[in-house]
Amino acid sequence: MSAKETVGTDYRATLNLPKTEFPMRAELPKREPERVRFWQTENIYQRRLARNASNPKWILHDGPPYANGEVHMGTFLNRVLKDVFVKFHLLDGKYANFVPGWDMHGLPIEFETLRHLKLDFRTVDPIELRAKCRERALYWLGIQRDTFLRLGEFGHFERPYRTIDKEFEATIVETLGDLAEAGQLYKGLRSTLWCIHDETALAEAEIEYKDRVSPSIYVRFAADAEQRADILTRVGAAGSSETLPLSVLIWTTTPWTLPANAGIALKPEAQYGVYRRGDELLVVADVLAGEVFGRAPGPSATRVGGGPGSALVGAKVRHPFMERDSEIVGADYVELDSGTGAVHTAPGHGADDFDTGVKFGLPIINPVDARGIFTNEAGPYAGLQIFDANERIVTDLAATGKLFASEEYRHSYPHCWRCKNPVIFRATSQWFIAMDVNRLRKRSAARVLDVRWIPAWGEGRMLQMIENHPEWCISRQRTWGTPLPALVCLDCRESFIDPEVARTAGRVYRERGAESANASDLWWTEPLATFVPPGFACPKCRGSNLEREYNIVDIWFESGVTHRAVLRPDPELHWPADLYLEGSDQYRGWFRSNLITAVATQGAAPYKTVVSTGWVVDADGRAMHKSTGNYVGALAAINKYGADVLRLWTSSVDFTADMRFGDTLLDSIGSVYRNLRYRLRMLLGLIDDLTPADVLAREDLEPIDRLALARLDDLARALTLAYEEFRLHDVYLALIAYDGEDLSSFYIDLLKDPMYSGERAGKRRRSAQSALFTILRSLCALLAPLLSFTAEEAWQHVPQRLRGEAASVFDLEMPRGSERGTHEVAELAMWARLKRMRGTVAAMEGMRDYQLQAHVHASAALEPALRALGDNLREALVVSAVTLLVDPALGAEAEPRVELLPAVGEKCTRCWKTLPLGGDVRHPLLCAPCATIVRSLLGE
RNA sequence: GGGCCAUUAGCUCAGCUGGUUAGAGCGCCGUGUUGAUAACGCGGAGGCCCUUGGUUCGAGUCCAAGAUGGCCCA
Repeated sequence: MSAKETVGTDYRATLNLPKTEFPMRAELPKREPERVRFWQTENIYQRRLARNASNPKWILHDGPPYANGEVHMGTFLNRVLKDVFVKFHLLDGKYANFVPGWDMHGLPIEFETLRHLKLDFRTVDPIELRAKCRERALYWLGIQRDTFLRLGEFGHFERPYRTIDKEFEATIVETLGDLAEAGQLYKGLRSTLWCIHDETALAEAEIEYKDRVSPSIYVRFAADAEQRADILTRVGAAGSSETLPLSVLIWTTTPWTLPANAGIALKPEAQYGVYRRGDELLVVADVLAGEVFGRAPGPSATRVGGGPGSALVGAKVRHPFMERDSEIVGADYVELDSGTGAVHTAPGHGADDFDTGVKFGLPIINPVDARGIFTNEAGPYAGLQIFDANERIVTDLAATGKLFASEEYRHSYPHCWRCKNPVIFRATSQWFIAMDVNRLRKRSAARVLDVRWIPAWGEGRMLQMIENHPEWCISRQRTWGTPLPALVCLDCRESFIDPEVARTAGRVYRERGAESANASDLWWTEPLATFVPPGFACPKCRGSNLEREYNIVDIWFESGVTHRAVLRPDPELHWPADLYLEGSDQYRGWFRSNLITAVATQGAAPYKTVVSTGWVVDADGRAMHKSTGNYVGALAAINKYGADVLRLWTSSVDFTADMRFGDTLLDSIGSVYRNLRYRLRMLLGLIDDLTPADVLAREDLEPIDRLALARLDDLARALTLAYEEFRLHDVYLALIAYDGEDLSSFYIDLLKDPMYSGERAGKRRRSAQSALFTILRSLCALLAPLLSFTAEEAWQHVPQRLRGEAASVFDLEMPRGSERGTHEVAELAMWARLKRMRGTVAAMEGMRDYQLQAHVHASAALEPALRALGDNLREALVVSAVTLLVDPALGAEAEPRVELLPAVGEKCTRCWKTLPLGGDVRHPLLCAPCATIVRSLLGE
């Protein structure tokens, strides 16, 4: 500044206006990657972690995302929330060690790999396929990791845990060994979707539904004399027409499943009738009787008795062609909009049928082999292919008089996605975790109560998931996964998991896993003797003819042991975890699987606190799907809005419920973001000329600045508590309120005059700057967990001399705020009072601020405190002069009355206050203080 | 079809154990500044608190049923 330039009436250059390089425009998508590089090259996370190493640990255990596909907004939300809480505890001094992980085995990847490489699973070598799947999963891991880093995540991305690692695979089989030893595993039947063409079990994802024409037949299941008497008694029709033959009429579209029939399911609360039609009695649901009888020509029917389905449960009839009975059972899923209301039940050939069969103790008959050929169990149809048998069975039923009606039926039927042939349900032998052995279910439920669930309803939901869940099937007939260490005896067909064999497999994977692409490839490639000690015999028949099974483990079991694979062996982590944080679908998934395996093997829950989140839905509240076109990818969103705006969005919503996401909404979050940014910019501009030597101790500050710091302490208390309790939305609300009401429209506003027009190196200005710098540094730390990029950017714009040792915003300490004693309460009350008093001035119409002077009438009790503020009282009201008066009529705590009057004097050209001018002949347009400052600057 | 969750201004959300004219931010409109200026201050408009029924002296808050949306199952 040249002194000459200020001569005249333009004193602007003599003011201390804000100055900073911190850009107004955020340009987040462009600038954020620079911050990511900074954090990475400077090892900011690892460095801060090392500094916290001797402090208490805080461990968030990462629920592994599935390494298949790009990152969607739901995952984005999850990653940001995890990151926010990790960073909060990191800044708060905790050893917040976060090891990210990935779930990398399983059908979807196998599926995608086969499709991607155009491989045929029947001809590809399993070891080769597994190597390809590994590559594919690693590819997706890379994509996801890059997105996670781009959104600002901190964590040990240099050593993530992966379910494909040899130690992880070892842990899986070792855990199975422990479960086997505890008697927690058994092999049982389960209904699976089966393709007889490909001879393989299929998952729901491998099914496509297509229309198919099937025979639709109504079949008589006739009662013998005794059964007939029983049924008639049950429906209150005993004694009537008892000489006529009686049949229960069933309807089916899969005649080939009739050889496996073991029961007939009725709806317990529906009404069923016994109808006389010609010379026979027929049992059907009342509401369907007319429709059913219309399908076969014949005389009209008369109802001779009836009752609810429940009355008939337990009755029996004869199978139409097999030498056995079929038992009547009750099932809620029976529908009364088609058929007869009496559902043919073959537990070996349907999921519902299977469950009902298990529930009522029906035999699970499975007379079909893997190729779809009837076995000897199918009696007369042995050797026939099942779909070919349909016609024979219908013909035979007609010939024996069992067929009531027959037609063709077009319906939606599951087909194999690969070979396009219709699939069947087939009971297959699978491995299960027994939930009721060793009271595992009850013990798991009990441990739910040890956990803190957020939101609180999570506890009830988790209890339900444990209590109502069926047995956990953990085997899959697949290639891409960890093989179950099960053996089968070739002599007696006994299948078993031996704890020692399982542990040996674990040891082999750990020690020699590096020999192949996947450690557990060794299960395929090694001789049996590697896993089975010499002299080992079948536990059932003592035979020594053993072979391996090649089922793999359900990936829910794999991710179900992450607590054991990741937390337990790592001395830098601890078990149980402090926190699990996932979407609410994980009550059924990962929360549950981890609880069960932890209770079974450790006797306790693997987590102290569980936070669940809702779902990201579109602007209209609808679920996002790629197929509906409202899907938003995380990377696309980041490139559009910037990670920090999206991070701010996660705090602007209630993450425990569903969260809407859309352009309009993000635009408004963008406005909030800009406000925060501009205020940081203002703070930076105001402290530009401050040096460490200028910084005053808190007790030496001007009164108003001490009050400002009391308010900051209060904010810090509120925010740190909210962060600790995962109330991120409360962080947002408190932050916005402080930023707007306290900082922008009050404190910064009132400081403009002392800051701009005051003596540059004077005590008043240095006092304000000292407070402003404390506020800025605290805000940077408080914002850093959430707005990591902006907080870092702002911190980097703090003059180097003030940053000291803190090269990164993540080197700062989280301000906790002092204890709230009487003194602090009084300070906060004064701060709030001054804000209200300022409000009455600001709301003044016509004349404003420096055109005014104020007469403050205060109670005798309050007057001394206001007087102690000195000129700060005038500053706080933003007026040109204040006269403080005692009003004896006011009660002690009464609000001071602010009387506004026109200020005396003229507008000072430099500071704009209304004051007497002309005291200095060389500067006639300046007030006295301004004249002094200007003369000093000009060296006059 | 079942279990759980949500439903308060245009949008995102506060409203604790039921108690006077239901609040904030963003947006909108008006206005003041032009020394935070693609900013900042001040003011204003805007709500059958999803619907119906119930409990109560009194319900956005409690109970029941329903609607819409979501998650998990069937």
